[in-house]
Amino acid sequence: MPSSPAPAVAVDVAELASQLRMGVTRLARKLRREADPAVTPTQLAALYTVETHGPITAGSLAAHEQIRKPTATRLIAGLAEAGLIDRLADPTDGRVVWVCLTRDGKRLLQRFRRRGNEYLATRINGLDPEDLATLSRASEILNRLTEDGA
Amino acid sequence: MPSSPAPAVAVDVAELASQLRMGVTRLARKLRREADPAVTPTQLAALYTVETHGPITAGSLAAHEQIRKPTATRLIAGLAEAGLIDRLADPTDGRVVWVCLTRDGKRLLQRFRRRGNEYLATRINGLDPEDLATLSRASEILNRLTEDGA
DNA sequence: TGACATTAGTTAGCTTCGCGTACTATCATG
DNA sequence: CATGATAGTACGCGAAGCTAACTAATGTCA
Repeated sequence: MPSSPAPAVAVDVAELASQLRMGVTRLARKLRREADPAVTPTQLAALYTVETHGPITAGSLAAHEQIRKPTATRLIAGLAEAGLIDRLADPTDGRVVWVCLTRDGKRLLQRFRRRGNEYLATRINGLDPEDLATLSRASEILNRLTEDGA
Repeated sequence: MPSSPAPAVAVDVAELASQLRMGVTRLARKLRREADPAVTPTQLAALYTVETHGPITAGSLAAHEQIRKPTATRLIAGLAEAGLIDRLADPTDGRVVWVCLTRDGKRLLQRFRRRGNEYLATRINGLDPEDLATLSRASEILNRLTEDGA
């Protein structure tokens, strides 16, 4: 019965952590290898963040992506060079840099969302509905886990 | 009812792929940052593979870990230098190298499995049982997804 | 048996993407 | 206006992937 609901059995947290770490580590590796050469997973995640959090400062982007500011600087530089984002100076505070999507950036995100031709979508498509539902809930948990503090 | 079973609603595969990619990318990043300095996530995953697949050749390890052979060579060199694995020459085929855990390697894995003090376990511990169950099933799917072919 | 292909692993060098430290420029405040 | 805080950048390092090219060992077969 694959759709087994909440278990009476307690989950072994340490074992789960090991399994999850291995799965995540390997999948991340795979994603990086299989990535569209035009845009890496890291860049893509950043683009999504810029999309959903509107114009955003470099520091704020770093916070959302859980990376350090120097890393954000370089990431932003790469995306700007690729013409996917724009950097705008703040008119009232000369220190801050606002980042927003360019037309090309938006187009790229839509393309990625629309065509399911990327590695992961293809791979996922072979799963049965139960597994899809599980992954869906799991990715929500993952994002919650990584998004909020610490 | 959080333990909702199989959904009547079809999952949007492309959207799921995006979400999952983001979650996995970010979590992998976090894991790498938070890792026990003694052993990186990559090394840990390799150790688990060596543990479960007995003595294993370098090439076979590469296949399991989904990395290229040169990467495996370096990974193995690092683990051997740390005293966690041994390299043994094959008596009948002078080309192959067999890799197996040392006593220290086994001990390290047990330590990791036993103490739930690592970042991920701690983080996970705050979740409710439903979420744990979901993650448990999801990590199984992830490992299946990354383990078998391509 | 000797030439050639195949296979296992390594070496060398490149790239991406994290980090920390140290710096500049700007702003806020006494 | 001096001093401190804040936003972003420059620079250099290290981990961990990759490809290409190599060596050594094995297998094949005319």
